[in-house]
Amino acid sequence: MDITMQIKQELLDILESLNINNDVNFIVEIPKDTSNGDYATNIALQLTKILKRNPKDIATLIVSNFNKEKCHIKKIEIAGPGFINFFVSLDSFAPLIKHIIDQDEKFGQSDYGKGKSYDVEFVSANPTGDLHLGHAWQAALGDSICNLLECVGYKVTREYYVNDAGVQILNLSKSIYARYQQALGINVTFPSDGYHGQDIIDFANYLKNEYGDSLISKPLTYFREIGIKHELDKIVTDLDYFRVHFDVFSHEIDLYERGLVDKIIPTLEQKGYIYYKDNATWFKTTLFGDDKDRVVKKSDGTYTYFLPDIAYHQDKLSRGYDYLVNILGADHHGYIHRMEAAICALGYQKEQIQIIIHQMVRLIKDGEELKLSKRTGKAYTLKDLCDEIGVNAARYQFASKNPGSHMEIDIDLAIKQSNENPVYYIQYAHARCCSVIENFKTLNISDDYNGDLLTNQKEINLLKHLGEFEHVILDAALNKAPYKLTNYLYNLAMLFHTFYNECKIIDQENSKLTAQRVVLVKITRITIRNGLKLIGVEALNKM
RNA sequence: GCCCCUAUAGCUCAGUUGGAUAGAGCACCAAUCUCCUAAAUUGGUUUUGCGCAGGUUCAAGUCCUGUUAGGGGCGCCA
Repeated sequence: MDITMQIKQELLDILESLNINNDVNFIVEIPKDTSNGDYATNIALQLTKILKRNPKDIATLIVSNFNKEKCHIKKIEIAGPGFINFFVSLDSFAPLIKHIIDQDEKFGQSDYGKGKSYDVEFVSANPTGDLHLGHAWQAALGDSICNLLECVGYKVTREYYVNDAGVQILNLSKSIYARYQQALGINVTFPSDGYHGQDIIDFANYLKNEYGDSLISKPLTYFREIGIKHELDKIVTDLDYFRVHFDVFSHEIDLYERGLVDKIIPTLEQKGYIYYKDNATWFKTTLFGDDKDRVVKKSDGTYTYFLPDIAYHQDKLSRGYDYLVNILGADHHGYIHRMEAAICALGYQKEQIQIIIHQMVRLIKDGEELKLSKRTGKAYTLKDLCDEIGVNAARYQFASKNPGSHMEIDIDLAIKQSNENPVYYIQYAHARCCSVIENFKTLNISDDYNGDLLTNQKEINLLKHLGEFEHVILDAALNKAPYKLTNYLYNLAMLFHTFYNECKIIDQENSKLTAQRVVLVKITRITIRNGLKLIGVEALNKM
């Protein structure tokens, strides 16, 4: 059904029939310059090493064996150092058109993953304040990656890890208790490492209004519990607004309560990966590629944070997932080898965990950088960003960037340019499609799926690009790179706008052509809609 | 001192995993609605643009070595 794949398969068949080792890495691509064909392959160049022959001779041999009719190819040329260029015949797009119409909402999906399972952990912000822009990036990136993985046939669990056993939560509890006392008019000094945000004060006032002074003798653990719930509820609300939803919330405290944390050291010791030095307990992570061994139990008898993290990952793997993905900020990159070592030490494969690191977000407002401190209570939050530029633009912004690159957001520019944001460009293409389809309905012409009248170069360019959608989805999913999809969608929108301006789609004088062009609009609409859904952006019918 | 990431046009970024003359958008200048949505399109300029120096090969922005600059990380903190 897909021309690229058909050509590739035909080439592989030829290699087999010629008894040539088919373990060769070649590509079939759409050349930038259409004079180099609709499709092209470098197979002859790649074979020069294996066959030790002139690439042009190899190309000639392959072309003479190529079944043109089978692949809807009109003409084949050998060009440059040995590229083989294919020119398609006019009927070649009929199978693609039919395929997209039939698949409709399922267009883009595949069973590549064969039901293997992923657990993707992301955001996992401590419940001690609002989500900042780093979390926004993780949320948009993580959710889009999950959508993509599901789309190509994996089972995906979206997981949020709540660090609710550490010092920071203790500080939160103390802060709430102190604010509560202050709200009741009791003069207490605020803890020096407490959280100063207005939100805590508001929450304390709420407690006063709701419960009076009846909570004053409650233990600190009570304030911890209600504090976590309060903070987590806010985070969930913000994420909901951002269209990100989690299947599982795992609590660090649960790991302790289930005894999983205490089991780790004995388990590792049994395998011989533990030693004692300077009154502390060490884990030999260097055996698995880490640059130094790590302490898991401090000389004062308490655990380091690393230990519950090991327990957490073991718990995830024991739930039966084939692969784990963690999405973390660049300040956690030192964590990668450590965690891989832990996974290996527990008997799992290194390949089963992938840690995706995204770089820092620099926020510019009024010409100067805003620091992302949660403690000051003045940080720019995910919610602030959504309020200013909208959820669609925000989701697109984060999904469209390569996580390996640093991101700079100039808020003033983002607001000012919001009308020129790429996301509107894509949404506008979709809205135009809808509008044309609505107008077409009044004409009483039936659809024509043959596509043989779509001979304008703009139409062919659009069709070729539509044929790439499934590859792009798979590529984006396997590379965990949603930005590849946003780039594709942007190009798709551009090809559509160009086509729209050049070709009069609804032409009462020519109903045959109209019937085919409207189908082209329909399959474009399906593709944009399906693509935007994967990155959590609305496809609007009207703008 | 060691480790990770980044470096492509004035700015923001692509570059199909080593392929043909390295591309978009923004910005600047002009043109296009009595016609399906002008949040669009078509030209033009910025244009001696792959940080620098070597190497690998038919072919390097892409791979290797060295080097420079920016960001991040190197605790018995989380």
